[in-house]
Amino acid sequence: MSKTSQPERETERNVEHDHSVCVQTALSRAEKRCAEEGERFTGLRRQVLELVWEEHKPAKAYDLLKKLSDIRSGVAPTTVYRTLDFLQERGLVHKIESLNAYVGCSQPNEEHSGHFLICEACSEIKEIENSEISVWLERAAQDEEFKIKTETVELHGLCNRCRPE
Amino acid sequence: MSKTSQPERETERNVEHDHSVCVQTALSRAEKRCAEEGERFTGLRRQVLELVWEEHKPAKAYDLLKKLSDIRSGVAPTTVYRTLDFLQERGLVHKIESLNAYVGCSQPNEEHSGHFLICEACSEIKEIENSEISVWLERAAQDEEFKIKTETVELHGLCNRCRPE
DNA sequence: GCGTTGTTAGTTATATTATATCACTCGCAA
DNA sequence: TTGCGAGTGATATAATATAACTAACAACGC
Repeated sequence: MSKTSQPERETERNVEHDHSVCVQTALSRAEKRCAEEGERFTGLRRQVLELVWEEHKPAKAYDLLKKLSDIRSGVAPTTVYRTLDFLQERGLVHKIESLNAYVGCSQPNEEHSGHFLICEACSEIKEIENSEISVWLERAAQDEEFKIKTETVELHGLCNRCRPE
Repeated sequence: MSKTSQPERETERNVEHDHSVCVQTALSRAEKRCAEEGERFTGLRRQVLELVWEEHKPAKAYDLLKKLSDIRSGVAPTTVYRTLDFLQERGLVHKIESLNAYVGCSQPNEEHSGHFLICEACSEIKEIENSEISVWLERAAQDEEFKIKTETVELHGLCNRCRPE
């Protein structure tokens, strides 16, 4: 069908995007982060993180539960939520509050609340990187003498591939 | 106890704040907005809006359900959610996604997604007004060629009265 | 007024999301 | 080798939200 020999799946996000790299990066970052903090990156934790990273789309807890059930036994809601909490605390996944769902964290750097662009057409989620958003928000909060601890910023709309010309 | 004759309740938010004004303003704005759109501001809708406006704090749907049950019969979850949806669509209340709760909208002006400061100590929620946040967010989204439709901005932390010196 | 129509609200059932609690296991160190 | 704690399994239940259908009622033209 295709003129070239490039594998179909590479068109999932865009032609430049080899998703296995995303997954591998995420996994090795997780391994490193856990080691640093003296935590164990167990089979369960790896499996859940891999499932979250299947796509750049929000993963619902109960969908993860179903998929996880296919690859191991004794999986209950607790299993999933507990593991997601663990990953979240270490900044390896983020919860998208407006969707009750989770995405892998794509920021290579330090502590941060995520800021997200969420396409309502294709569901893809992109984490805004290196932006000055936090600085601006701090400034706005300052006007009210408010001390920010965590930021929930979720922008819903249309991504560059889904928006009409 | 108190040196002056000022009613205790005025200390709820701050001494300058007469909350009945907030409620009255919200109700008459609602009435006006519904009239403009040819919608009916029914008893149920008024009651729910009043309950949401009891405090500048998030109101949970099932708490509203309980309170509403005390003042009318035949109240089910559907009743509350349906009414909250109605009020939300008209910009009269906002949902706080990170808390699964609702607050009255305090912006006198036009169409807007709310931006919120949420105190994790006293639970009070303040809607940021007239800020340039949307402009900045637009700009950040532009970099990704993303077209924003709705914004969820919920900043958790400590308000001016709860933050330590 | 009187019936037609659409909106609002009531009713019942169920789906989805999340937490609590206790028990068991396994790695590891004393 | 046993005792401890982290990790996981198992069971139950709480909290949040929607679906689908029915009844009541207001608005409007006649």
